[in-house]
Amino acid sequence: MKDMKRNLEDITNKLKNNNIRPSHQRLKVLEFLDNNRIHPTVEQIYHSLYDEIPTLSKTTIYNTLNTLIEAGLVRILTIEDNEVRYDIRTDTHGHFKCKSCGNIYDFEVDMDLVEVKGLNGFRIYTKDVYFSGICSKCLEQEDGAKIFDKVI
Amino acid sequence: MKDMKRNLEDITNKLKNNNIRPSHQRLKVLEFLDNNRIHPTVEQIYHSLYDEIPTLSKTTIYNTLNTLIEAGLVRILTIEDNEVRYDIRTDTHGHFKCKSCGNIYDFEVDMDLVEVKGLNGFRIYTKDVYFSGICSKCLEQEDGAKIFDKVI
DNA sequence: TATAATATTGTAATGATTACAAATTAGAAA
DNA sequence: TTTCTAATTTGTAATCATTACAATATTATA
Repeated sequence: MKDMKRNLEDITNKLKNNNIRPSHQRLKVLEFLDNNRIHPTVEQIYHSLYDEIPTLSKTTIYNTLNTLIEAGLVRILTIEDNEVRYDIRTDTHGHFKCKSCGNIYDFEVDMDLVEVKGLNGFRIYTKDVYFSGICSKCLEQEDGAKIFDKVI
Repeated sequence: MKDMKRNLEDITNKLKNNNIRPSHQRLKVLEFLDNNRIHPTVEQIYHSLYDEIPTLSKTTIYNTLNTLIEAGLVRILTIEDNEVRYDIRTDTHGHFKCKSCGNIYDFEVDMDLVEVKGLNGFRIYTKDVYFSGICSKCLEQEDGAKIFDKVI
């Protein structure tokens, strides 16, 4: 209970520190992203908050996310066309998408160590890494492995 | 002149080898991708070929690209939402998008050497790397550099 | 050349995102 | 607390990219 309250306080401060008014909707969106590290789509966020906030509009989700992105509190993930996702982690890390279950996993990668040819004289601001394949959970489902060898 | 013909022949064979009928439209799309390594959008391809093929339909561009992707002759790039691009290079390489001129550059990166934490037991099929920043050409335009430091 | 299978085209449908104006809410000042 | 102003939320309409679909055209081949 105490943790819950502190969490809400943290989220409120996070917004205030970035000159974003901590409205009910914004707090709920940011709280959802913080508690559900699933790189959700707009649809998922909207659906999940709709019960709590019956007047919620999808436009508000879009507005809120764009505000959060502008402030650098959220990153947009466009790992595949036709699905845009949002990530509350803004530190450098990679994303793995499982072709089977569709889940997106975070992984650690130190891109500073990677050697790159062809960008001499370029100024690099962001580095994104995106892998795809089959996650360990899906592979563990025995006959799953046999299927996946062919499907992809 | 000889080169042009050989090129067309190569492209035709490329399609035939993949059981894709070398129709006029498909040849022109593939030829355009081969001669213009700019990771074009559907709009760019359509616009560029429209003069040559006045009856061209945008649906054909989409159909053709999807066929080529399915055959593995073309890769789709979704480095940013709101713009999908297509790449004739299918070998592993990185992409750099310049925030200033919008151009996309290829670069060489050996992802096999990169250390990754958090994907134990995962089967990895594809690895994509996407950087963004300011390209050397834009940086060379002297006062440009000063502006870019702030803008991003 | 005739035939059957495949490709192209134009239009309509879909779906995600944004524009916009009206209604609501939040925060500061009295 | 009450009032006032600015910011936010909401619903609807508009926009844009992409796909569905059916009619037409083209290709490969006998």
